[in-house]
Amino acid sequence: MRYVHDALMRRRGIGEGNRACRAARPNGPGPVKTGVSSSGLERHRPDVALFVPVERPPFSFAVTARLRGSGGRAGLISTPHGAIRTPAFIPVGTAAAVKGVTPEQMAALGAQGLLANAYHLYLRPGAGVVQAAGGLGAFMNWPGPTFTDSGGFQVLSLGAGFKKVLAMGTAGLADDEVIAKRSQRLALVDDDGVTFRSHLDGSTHRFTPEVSMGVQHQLGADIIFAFDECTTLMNTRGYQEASLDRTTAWAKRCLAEHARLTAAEPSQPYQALYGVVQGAQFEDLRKRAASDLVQMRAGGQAFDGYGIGGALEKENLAAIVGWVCSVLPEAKPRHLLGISEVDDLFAAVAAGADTFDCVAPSRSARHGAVYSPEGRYNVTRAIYRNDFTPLDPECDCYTCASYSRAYVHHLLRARELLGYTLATIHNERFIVRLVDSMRAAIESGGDATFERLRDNFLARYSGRS
RNA sequence: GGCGGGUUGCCCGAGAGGCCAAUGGGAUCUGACUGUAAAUCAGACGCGGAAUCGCUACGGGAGUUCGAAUCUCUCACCCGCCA
Repeated sequence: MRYVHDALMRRRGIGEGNRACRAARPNGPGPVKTGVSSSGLERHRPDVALFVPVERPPFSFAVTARLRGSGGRAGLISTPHGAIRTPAFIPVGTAAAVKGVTPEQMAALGAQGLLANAYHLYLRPGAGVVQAAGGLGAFMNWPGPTFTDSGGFQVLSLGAGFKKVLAMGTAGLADDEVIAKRSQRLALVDDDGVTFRSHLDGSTHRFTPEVSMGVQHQLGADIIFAFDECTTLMNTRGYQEASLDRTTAWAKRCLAEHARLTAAEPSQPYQALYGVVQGAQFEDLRKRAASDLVQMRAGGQAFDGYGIGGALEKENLAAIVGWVCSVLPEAKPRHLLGISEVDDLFAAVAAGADTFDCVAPSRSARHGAVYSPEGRYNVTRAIYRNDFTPLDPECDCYTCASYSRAYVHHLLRARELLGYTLATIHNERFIVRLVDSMRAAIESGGDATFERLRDNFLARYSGRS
């Protein structure tokens, strides 16, 4: 039996935009006060008494405003654990935690949802543990909407991309410089699924579409993704075609398994399944992939939304998202996987993407890279040793309200855990707020407002103002 | 007083005649990071703007040798053990 943290949700206002955060700093610096932290800190573990049984609420999505000159839109996703106003950035907590930051802090900085990873949680602590805890949200004390990635990214990061830098912009390198030898990979793909060797203990594990769906159903996130093969842009066209065929076939199996599991668990909150569009940088492949997923049915069910995946480059990101969104139905949400750089977000929102997730804000923060309206900079640089201004003087986050660059610089250099926390809070807030501002622009002013926001923001961010 | 060990670049610490401007850590400086094998990784790190070049360097000084951080003598300081 599973319950929704209904009372908690209402109390904290999670899942309904970022009210908590906007209320966080009425006037300048000072301790952040929110209704969230005060109530949240009273509980250290799931408080079962607060849970109330609910009927299985439907998953839904509605477009609330559109840009005329592009595919950009604003909307509202409703899940059993609350709503998400889109466009929205969904921070990543791979192992059921945003590294170094509590759920209360994530709520306070305006996160509307969190994304975890099925493969990582399957390996540790095991999907059964999360299920026994009452699902991902209950396990990590996050009452709002949750997502899980399928493990498809690990097909790349532990497979062809193992130990390689697969970040965007590696297109000029030879294949063998970028794609790991088969013998050294921890993930090997075949048409039926993927054999992983655990990065934790070397043990062998088999992921198939059915396994991924089973794991994700145990984890119980509100939005789950079909198991796909994430490819690199280095692969040949021939490989991309074969891979896409595989991903499409897997999508169908995911849909069927998801329908079966959903029917078998009528008392559970409904989990929305997103199909993932691959096809690399090829227009025909991306459009065909999207079209196939849109038409796909299994067990009387279609996908509830769509993910857009793959290693995208800045140069082709807008085009790829545009091609895909031109084929996808207006009435269903689109999630762009793994993207959060400022210019990429503007491009993708304009092209029609609704939600985003990315590890960059948290990982970069831990490595000292901090976002500001003037661009990204490294606080660990020597020039910040005596800089007592906030990380970003215009930011409304907890960190910027009370701490200086010099302090965060010191903490990071001293490897004090608090440094990771403070820097991550700021970076996550910066990106969440950026995407929120895009939504506000679309909702309030339409094309002109959105474009003005974009042009001004990017000019300043990239130092061209 | 006797015997033994030691002194290496900002710090720790390898090196026992040429391949040594000197392994490796740390510190320092800089950069990267897009569905997290990531509190990680990469580069720089004696001076000369760079150099297959020059200079200065392995406690000080003097030697041996074609050639010394490495061998000898000596001085200084440090650390043991015995008195």
